[in-house]
Amino acid sequence: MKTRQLLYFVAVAEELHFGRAASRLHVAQPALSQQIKALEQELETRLFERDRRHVSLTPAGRAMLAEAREALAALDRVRGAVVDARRGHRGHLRIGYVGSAMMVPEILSTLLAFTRHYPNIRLETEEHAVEDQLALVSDGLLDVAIVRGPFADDPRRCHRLLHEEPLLIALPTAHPLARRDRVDLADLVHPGLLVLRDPPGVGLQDETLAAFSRAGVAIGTRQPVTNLTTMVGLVAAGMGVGLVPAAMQVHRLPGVGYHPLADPDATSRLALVWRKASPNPALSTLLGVVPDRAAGMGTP
Amino acid sequence: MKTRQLLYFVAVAEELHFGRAASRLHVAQPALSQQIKALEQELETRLFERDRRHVSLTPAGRAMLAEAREALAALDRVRGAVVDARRGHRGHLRIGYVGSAMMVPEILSTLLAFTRHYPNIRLETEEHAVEDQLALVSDGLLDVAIVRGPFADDPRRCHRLLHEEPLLIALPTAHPLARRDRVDLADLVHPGLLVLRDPPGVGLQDETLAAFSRAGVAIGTRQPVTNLTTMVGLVAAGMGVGLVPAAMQVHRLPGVGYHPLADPDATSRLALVWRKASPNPALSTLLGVVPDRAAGMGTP
DNA sequence: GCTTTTGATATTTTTTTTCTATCAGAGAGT
DNA sequence: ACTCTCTGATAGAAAAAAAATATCAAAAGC
Repeated sequence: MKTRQLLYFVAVAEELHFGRAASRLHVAQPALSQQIKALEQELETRLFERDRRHVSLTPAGRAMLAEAREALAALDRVRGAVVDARRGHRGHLRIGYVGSAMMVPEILSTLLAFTRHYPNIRLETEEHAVEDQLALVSDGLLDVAIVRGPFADDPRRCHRLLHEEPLLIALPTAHPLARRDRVDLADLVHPGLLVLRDPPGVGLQDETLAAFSRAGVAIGTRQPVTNLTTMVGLVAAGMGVGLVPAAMQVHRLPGVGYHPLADPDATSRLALVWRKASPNPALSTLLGVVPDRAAGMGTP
Repeated sequence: MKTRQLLYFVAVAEELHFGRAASRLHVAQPALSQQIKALEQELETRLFERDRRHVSLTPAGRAMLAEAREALAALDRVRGAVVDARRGHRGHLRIGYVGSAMMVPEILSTLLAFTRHYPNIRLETEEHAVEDQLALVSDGLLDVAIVRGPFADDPRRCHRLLHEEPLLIALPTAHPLARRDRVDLADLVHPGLLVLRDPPGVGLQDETLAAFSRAGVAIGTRQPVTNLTTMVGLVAAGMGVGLVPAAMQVHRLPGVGYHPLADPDATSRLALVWRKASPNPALSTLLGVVPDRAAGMGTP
């Protein structure tokens, strides 16, 4: 059963006249007669009743008509799916992210708007450490990654600043500095800074250490932790202090307070990273939606 | 976009290997390569990524796959619709009936069973007088008719007895005979019999008059009415008496009582009538479901 | 009785599809 | 590094399918 035959069948069923249907289809009438005949032979069923003067549908033809129209519509949808995919309005995107990105309202509302606007793009999200995400992006195993803090440049990757927010110091409520309005990093003389397990020069760990070094404070670090919620948990347990992005304030834990810093440059930045050579058009669609907060970012 | 190309595309997408897909489709590999190429050209989109050793779907190809499968399923449904229609399991039936048929539980449950069993056969029902239905059946404007009482034979038509039920006499409650257990037609000496507007020799009107003539009673008739509910209404209004099939008892009207007759042969019969030369396979399906209560019927 | 209308058929031409044979590039094994 | 194998692409011939042209046959209208 060929597409063409279905098209011809529907035309004849609608015109109930071979000649008119043929001219509508821009073919000669015998071609139409033959295709209908072939279709009837293949289905072993007469589809039209020809009584020398009028053409009418047989019961089988009538039953077929609705399904034939549906099948042609399905073929149109195939075409539509490809066009959509090419325009990046359909397909799927694998998105990696650092856990704390899912606490930033701007990021969440951008994602929400994207899924609302492009319901045919399926999102696969997975949480990874910054360094792992960069590798996955370079290898094409992730379409895009949301990472925090600085990272090494790579000719295979592009990036874009998503969001910048102040760093706060997470202190146990019992800590002597917890009653101050603003905390100077220089006041934190005792060792005990909790950091993430990022390699040197990458991610929030780097931003944290940079802030302390700017303040001229030498502070000892604890065993690195894998994510910020753990870090805040350890602060509550009195095992140290931690610098965290402001968005972490949504994570309210008894025994922990978040305090602003005197240093206005102590910020954390979220960036979107993607592979330059990605063949996925849905990626361009995403990039078209994500606001470009600043060009100047990149290497520390 | 040809059916064949969709089939090929799905095969390659499933195997991710042109050679294997080709042998699965029982074609040579170059034919497959060319068809895929043609498809990609028509859609102006690369569907497979060939990297000399492995074949993989592009994002567009992945988006297309689901729709392609759906389209192929739709084509199968076209085929299925025709097969169903040929076997009489799909299509539509135009059914005519006399109003009182829709009060007979046996008829109703047969119809219900039929629509349950063959949900893809759409029923169009329309009420007509017996004589009109016979003409519509002969002309092919009705597939089948449910008529009451005797009717003229016609070489173009077949029929089958559906149901036989006693005739009851509908009397005003104030009528002197209304207190009797059984009424003898001979007791109804006063004129005032209400009859349907059937031509002589056809339908309930004939059965009614036959019963009276068998009882040797000459009874005058009133202006004929078009249906039985009207007739019972007129009985309630004291405008006469009427012989009605037992099924009419479901129609309970204040001021009217239904009373059995002494004559055991005073019955009314419902028959199914259809055109011998009908091309509609759904008709055979219906006939296969409707029980054949008796062969001997037909002309009075 | 002739003309017109309409779909079917015959035959040729054109287009499409498939096949066989062959190529070219990339890994694997030696 | 060399050869072998695996894989999909390509070329050209052969086969199949589709379409066009010309013509026919039946029936309705004048």
